[in-house]
Amino acid sequence: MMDDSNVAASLAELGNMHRLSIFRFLVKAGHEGAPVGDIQKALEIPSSTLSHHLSRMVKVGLITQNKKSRTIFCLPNFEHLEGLISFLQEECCMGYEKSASR
Amino acid sequence: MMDDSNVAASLAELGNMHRLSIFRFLVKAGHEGAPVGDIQKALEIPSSTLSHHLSRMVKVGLITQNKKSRTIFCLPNFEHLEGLISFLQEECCMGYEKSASR
DNA sequence: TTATTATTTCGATATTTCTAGAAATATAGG
DNA sequence: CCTATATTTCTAGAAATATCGAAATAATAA
Repeated sequence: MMDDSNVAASLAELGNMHRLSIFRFLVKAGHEGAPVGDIQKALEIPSSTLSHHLSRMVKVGLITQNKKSRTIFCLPNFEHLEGLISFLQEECCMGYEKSASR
Repeated sequence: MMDDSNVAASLAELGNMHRLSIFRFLVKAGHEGAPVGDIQKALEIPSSTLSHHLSRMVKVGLITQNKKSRTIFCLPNFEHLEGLISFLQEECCMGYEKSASR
C-alpha cells in the first residue's frame, strides 16, 4: 500500500488541469507513450512550462521517461495510478455501498 | 461523469495531508459524520486552519455539512469520491490490464 | 565544424495556498 | 442579560506553485 504522503503528493499532481490533461494524453498515446514535443504540440503548453509539469509528475512516480537519442518518451505509470485508486477505495470508501442502480 | 475541472479541483483538495486525513477521519466516523470540534481534537489542527480546509472541501463537493444547534456535522460525500474513482479508472486506465498476481 | 532539433534550466514575476491568532458570529443555558 | 461553546471570518506573513521567455545543454546530421 502506498503511504499517505505519496498518495497526497500524487493526487495533488493530478489536481491540476495541465497535468491531468498530460496524463490522459499519455494514456491515449499507447504502449510506447509520447515524446515531450508531441505533448507540447497536442496540448499547446509552452515547452518550459510543460517541462516543469512533467518533472513534477516524474518526481512523484506518475510517469516515467526514457530517452531515445534526442527524444524523451513519456509513459503513464499505470501501477502507480492503480495504487492511488486502491488507496481511495480501501481507505476512503469503507462502509459505503454503491446503490444497485448505478 | 464529472467534468475535468471538477475532477482536478477535487483531486487537488485531497492532495493535501490535512485534508486527506480529514476525509479519512470522516469515513471512519460513521453514518452521521463528525462535528468540526471532534475533527479538531482528533487531528489537532487549529480551528481556523481546519475551518479553511473544510470550507474548501465543501466547495468542491467532497464533504457536506449539516448544523444541529451549535454543532456542525461533517460527512464525506461518497458519491463524489466514487465519481473521482470512476473518472480515474475510465479515463486514465484505458488499455491497462492489472496483472493476475495482484 | 556548423546547424538543427529536442528538451531542460535559469530567472523573474504573478498568483495561490497554508497557517494561525484575534475578533466576530451564532446558539444555548443559567 | 451574561456566559460558555462551536465555528467562521478577518488578516497577514511565509511558502509553494504556475507561467514563460531566454539561454543552456544534448544529440544528431550536414
